[in-house]
Amino acid sequence: MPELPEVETIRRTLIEKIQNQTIEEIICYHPDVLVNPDDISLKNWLIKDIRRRGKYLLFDLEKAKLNISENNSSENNLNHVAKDSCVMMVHLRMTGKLLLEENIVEPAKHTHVRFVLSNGGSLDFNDTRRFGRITLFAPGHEFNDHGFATLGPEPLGYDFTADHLINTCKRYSKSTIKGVLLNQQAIAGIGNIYADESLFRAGIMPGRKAGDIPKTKIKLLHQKIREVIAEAIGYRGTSFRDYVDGLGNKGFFQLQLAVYQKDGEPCPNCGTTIERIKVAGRSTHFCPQCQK
DNA sequence: GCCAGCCTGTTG
DNA sequence: CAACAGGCTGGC
Repeated sequence: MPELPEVETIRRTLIEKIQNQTIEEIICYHPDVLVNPDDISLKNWLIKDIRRRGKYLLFDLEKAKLNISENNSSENNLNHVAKDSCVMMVHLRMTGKLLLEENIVEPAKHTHVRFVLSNGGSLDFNDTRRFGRITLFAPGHEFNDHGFATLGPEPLGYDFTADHLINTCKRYSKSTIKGVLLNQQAIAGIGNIYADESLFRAGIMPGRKAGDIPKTKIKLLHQKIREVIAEAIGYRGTSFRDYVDGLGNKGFFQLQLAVYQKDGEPCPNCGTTIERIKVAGRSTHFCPQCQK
């Protein structure tokens, strides 16, 4: 479901509400979803920060100071090495959501993990298709994850330059340009919506080989990628199907889409009918007149 | 590189 | 009923 602008919007809505809140307990209703290779404790974690990289969210957690009156004997077991911090990595994939609840309510149908918060509410991880994952890492171990470790530059970061995109197109010269944009090792955070919209704004056919595109066009594409991603964050993401942020609110960038899911409709530029084809295994929308 | 597979739900 | 859905992985 969510691409970079949606994940960033979720991060912003959550950090405002739950920074410095304590996760009293992590309850897992579906064992596949919560990955805990270091066998980290599921109780009493203070949320210090929430970061984003590509489509990943990283929660920086610190062991919360416990009240002496609380029954925490299992935590004091000498055979259990207490860890005083950890990183929780969340990937929402297609249908994952992180939803704040003000009170403890009956878990929704596809709620697989619940974070019980010290404010009396909860943060629920809900994911219809169950592709999403939550992974707990001991301090400094977040780079154990291959997908995370091999991410390309952030589209809005200083290291994503036009030259970088030119070199990336050389490296993946035999791939389609859309395939390059969807490759998280090439650039982090772009998905099907923003790939189609960036290529439309740059006037490039999605099925073109990356190696055949002139430098001036790649420079334009670099600029359009940054433009589209920044605009979409401003609009709080795209709610095409069922995306909502951490508070259950929709985004508005669907109102700005030029080609994504617009097949059969006129191009906003020239009026030519938008077409839909398959590129890089994904449905792809473009204007046959504006994109060459 | 490409593409089936991972899952469930919705749409045609 | 089949096709498709905002993503990623691993096996050819």
